[in-house]
Amino acid sequence: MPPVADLIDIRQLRRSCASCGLQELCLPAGISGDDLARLDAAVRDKRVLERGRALYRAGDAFHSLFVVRSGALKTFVTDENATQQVIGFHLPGEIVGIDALASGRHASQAEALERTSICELPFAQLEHVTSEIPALQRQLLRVISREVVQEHEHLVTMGQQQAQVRLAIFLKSLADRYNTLHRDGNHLVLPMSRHDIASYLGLVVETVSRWFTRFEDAGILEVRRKAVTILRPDLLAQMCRPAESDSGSKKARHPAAN
Amino acid sequence: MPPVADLIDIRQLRRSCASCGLQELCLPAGISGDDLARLDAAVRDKRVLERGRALYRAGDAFHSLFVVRSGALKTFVTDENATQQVIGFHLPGEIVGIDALASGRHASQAEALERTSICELPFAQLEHVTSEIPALQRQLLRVISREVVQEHEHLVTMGQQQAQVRLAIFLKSLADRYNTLHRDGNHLVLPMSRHDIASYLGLVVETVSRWFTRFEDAGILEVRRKAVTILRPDLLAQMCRPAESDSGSKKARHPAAN
DNA sequence: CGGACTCTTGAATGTCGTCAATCCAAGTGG
DNA sequence: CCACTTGGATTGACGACATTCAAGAGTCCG
Repeated sequence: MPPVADLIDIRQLRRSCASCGLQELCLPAGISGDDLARLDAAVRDKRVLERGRALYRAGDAFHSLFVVRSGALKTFVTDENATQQVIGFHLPGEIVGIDALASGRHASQAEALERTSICELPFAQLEHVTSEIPALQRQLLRVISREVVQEHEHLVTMGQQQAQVRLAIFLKSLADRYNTLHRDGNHLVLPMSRHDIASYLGLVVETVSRWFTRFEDAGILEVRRKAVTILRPDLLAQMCRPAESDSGSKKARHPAAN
Repeated sequence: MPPVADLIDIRQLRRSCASCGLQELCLPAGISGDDLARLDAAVRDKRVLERGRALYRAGDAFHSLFVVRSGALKTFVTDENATQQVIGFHLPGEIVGIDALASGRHASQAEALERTSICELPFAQLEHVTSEIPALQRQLLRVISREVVQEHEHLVTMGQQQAQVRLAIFLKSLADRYNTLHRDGNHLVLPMSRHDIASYLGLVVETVSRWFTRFEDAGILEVRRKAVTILRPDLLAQMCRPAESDSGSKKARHPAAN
């Protein structure tokens, strides 16, 4: 993405929710007039994170929820060997930090994958505003619910043991998310490294790399490092289901009981 | 678990949140007096589900959130081949149905693994009460956050490719949850089938079965079908970290960048 | 006592992880 | 401007471990 356009975007969007292009997808959806102004007052000054900078780290005290305004984040946990496990990638309009609400401390780390602009929602003020505006309370829960749904889908993906299916689902879901953001879902510029993708999918880099190549050989993708073009969305969608070993579609991996 | 004790439990707990043994772990935590009574009024008559009965199915319209009072649930999604993929197991005090908030329809199915008692929270009424009681609003978000944290942990487990580690983490986390419920975490009676465990962990039944046996051979567990006793919690905890192939603990699977 | 079911066990196959070498793009310094 | 470095990405050969397939043991329910 051209950095110039990005900068313009940030400038245009800086002022308020009312003038934000994400309005329909974000917390303000369905909120208007006075209520919107009150929500706006609860949103603290927007921040910009350079690539690689952390928004919060595991163990940090919880003060705020955050919404991605532009750019992209990854969230991950780090084990004792400094091995990181990516939990999620977060695009504009998505909320992060919910996992800290239970304990009052962040359990994971959130980090910018590229230059990323963030809206901070100090929780105390957010609570205050939501208690006054029932529609906002509902909308907050909806946005949280969206995250839960996405994590369920991720979980289902990880349940898939075939690597090509995991990668296909990953690409497809990324494309879908690009589409809802009114971007071209067939021309992806992946902000994350192959390592991040591998970690997110429970695979190793080499496997991810190999399947990118095979998808390219099959004419499904064109891959040039971070730039991935989906040439055959239909075939990609087909790869999202597990390959059946034998013809009779009878034996499944976890057949439903009763 | 002796069914008699269970029945007594249900009877004792039936009336209200105020008299419920889960008070500290559930929505009412930190709520008292009048406010508690108002919450109580929003909780619809408790239901009991027999083993195998669905609380809701994928596609059902969303009306309520549900809290497990006693027993256990599994939630799962079913693909076109009727293959089910277990997303989570839910013990007393845990909330289900959040994923339906975003779209207004349930994306998954929730089913009783044993005789299970449920509190239904009709969403319209819950919203009303939470908007009047800020502490309850916060508590609702906390309980939801707990679920998100659990799903993150599940995700990290699935990121682990060694089957024995996945199973060990599963057992350990179940034991921990039993402990917070003031049950004996070292004497588990698994309400779910081996199939369910396998699906939850992204493995096949045979693999799960084999590792149960090997854990038993190693003196870590005593396994008699559903009854699992943890003989050596220390060794089990040790199994929760990936086995290092070579001595130098340097090379990890997804080494942290920078 | 038999039938259906879940669970367990065994042997063979194949996929993905491991290890190692190479390639490529971008950045640095002479 | 070019040699050199650095880090990520790719490719190949090999081996381990989980899945697959198949059969048997144990349990539940009629």
